Amino acid sequence: MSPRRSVAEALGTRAAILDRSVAIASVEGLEGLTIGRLAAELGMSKSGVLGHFGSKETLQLAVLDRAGQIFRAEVWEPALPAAPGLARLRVLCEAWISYLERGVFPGGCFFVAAAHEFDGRPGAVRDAVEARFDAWRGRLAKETRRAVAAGELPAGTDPDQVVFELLGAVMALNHALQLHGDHRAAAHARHAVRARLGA
Amino acid sequence: MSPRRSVAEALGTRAAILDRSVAIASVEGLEGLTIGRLAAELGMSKSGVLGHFGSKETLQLAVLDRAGQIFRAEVWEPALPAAPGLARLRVLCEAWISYLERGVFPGGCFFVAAAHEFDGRPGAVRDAVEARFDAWRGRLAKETRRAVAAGELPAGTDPDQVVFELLGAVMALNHALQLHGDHRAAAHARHAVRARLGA
DNA sequence: CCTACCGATCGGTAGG
DNA sequence: CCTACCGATCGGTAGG
Repeated sequence: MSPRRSVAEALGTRAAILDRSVAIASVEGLEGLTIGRLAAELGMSKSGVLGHFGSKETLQLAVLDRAGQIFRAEVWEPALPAAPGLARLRVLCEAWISYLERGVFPGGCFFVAAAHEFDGRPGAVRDAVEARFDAWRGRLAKETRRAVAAGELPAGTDPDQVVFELLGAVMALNHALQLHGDHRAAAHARHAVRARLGA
Repeated sequence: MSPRRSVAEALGTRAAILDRSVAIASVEGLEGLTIGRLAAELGMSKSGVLGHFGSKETLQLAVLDRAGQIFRAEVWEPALPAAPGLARLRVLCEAWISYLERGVFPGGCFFVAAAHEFDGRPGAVRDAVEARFDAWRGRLAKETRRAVAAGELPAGTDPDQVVFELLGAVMALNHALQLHGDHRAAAHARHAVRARLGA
C-alpha cells in the first residue's frame, strides 16, 4: 500500500519521466513541456513528477542531458571507428544528416529547437544549450584541422568557415524537413557537404 | 468621456498594438506574446487589445503580416534597383545578411523563429509561415534561374541547390548571432555567399 | 474602449 | 509517491 518505491524503481521512474519528456519537448519545446501534461501521460501526480527534479528548470536541464546522450549515440559514436580527419568528418556529417532524415526526434534537431527557444532568455538552460553547441562545433573544427594538417583539405582552409557551412547545410535541412516536409532536401544537404569536403 | 475612438484613432491604436507585438514576439515568440502583457505595456485593457483582432490567432497572423512588411522593406526592396539575375541575387544576400547583423528584429530573423515555433503545430499560423518561406525561396530561385540563363552562373547549376545553401548560410548566421553573440559569423556568411555566387 | 468576470492551466508547496 | 491546495496568469466573453 505504500507509495514509497525502492531506489531501483525510483531510477526507473526517473528514466521514464525523461524519455517521455524528450518526446514531448521535441515537439512542444522545453517550455511547452509542462509538469501537468507529463503527469497525466505517465499516470502520476504533478508532485510525483516534480519530486524527482525539484523544479521545472532542473527537469529541463536533465531533459537536455538525455537528448545529448541520444545525439551522441546517433551521431558521434558511429563516427569513432572512422580514421580521424576527413574520413571521420564525412561519417559525422552523414550520421548527422541521417539523424535528421530518420526523425530521431519527432520535432527535428532537439538542440536547434532549444537554441531558438532559449537564445533570448538568460539562464541555466540557455547556458547549457550554448555549451553543447560550443562542444559540438569544437569537435567538428578539430576533425577539420586534422584534415587540413594531413593535406586532405586544401592548405589555407579556414576550419571555422567549414564548420559554419556544414552547420548551415544541416540547419537548412532541418528547416526543410520540419516546415516543408521536404525529404528531397537531404540530397541538397549531402551535395553541400560533398562540395565542401569532396567526394 | 466616451471611450469610443474615431476610425483614424482606431487604426493608429491597431498599428501601435502591432508594432509592440512585433517587438515582443521577436524575443518571446508568437505564443509567448500574450494579450495581458500587450495590454499592460500599452496601458490598455485586455479586451481593448483583443477587440482589434478577435482572437490571439488572428493577432498572430496580423503580426506576421507586419513583420513581413518590415522584411520586404529591409531585404527585398533594396534589391529592386539592381539588375535581375546575379547582380540582384548578390544585393539580396547582402541585404539579408545586413538585416540580421543590424538586428532589425531583436530576436533575430522573425520568420526562422516563427518556423521553429510552429512547424510542429498545424493551423493557420503554421500555414502562413510556410507560405512566406515558399514565396521567399521562389524569389531567390527565380533570380538564380535568370543568372544561370544569362550565363552568370555555370550552366547546369541547380537553382534549388543554390537557394538551399544560401538559406543555410543565413540560418547559420542567425544562430551564431542569437545563441553565441558571434558577430564574426557575418564574415563567414559573406564568404559562403561569395563561394556560391562568385566575387 | 472599459470593468468584471469565466474556466482552465501554470509551477510549486504543505503535509503526509 | 499521494491529495489538496496556493497565487498567478492564460485566452476569451458579457455587457455596457
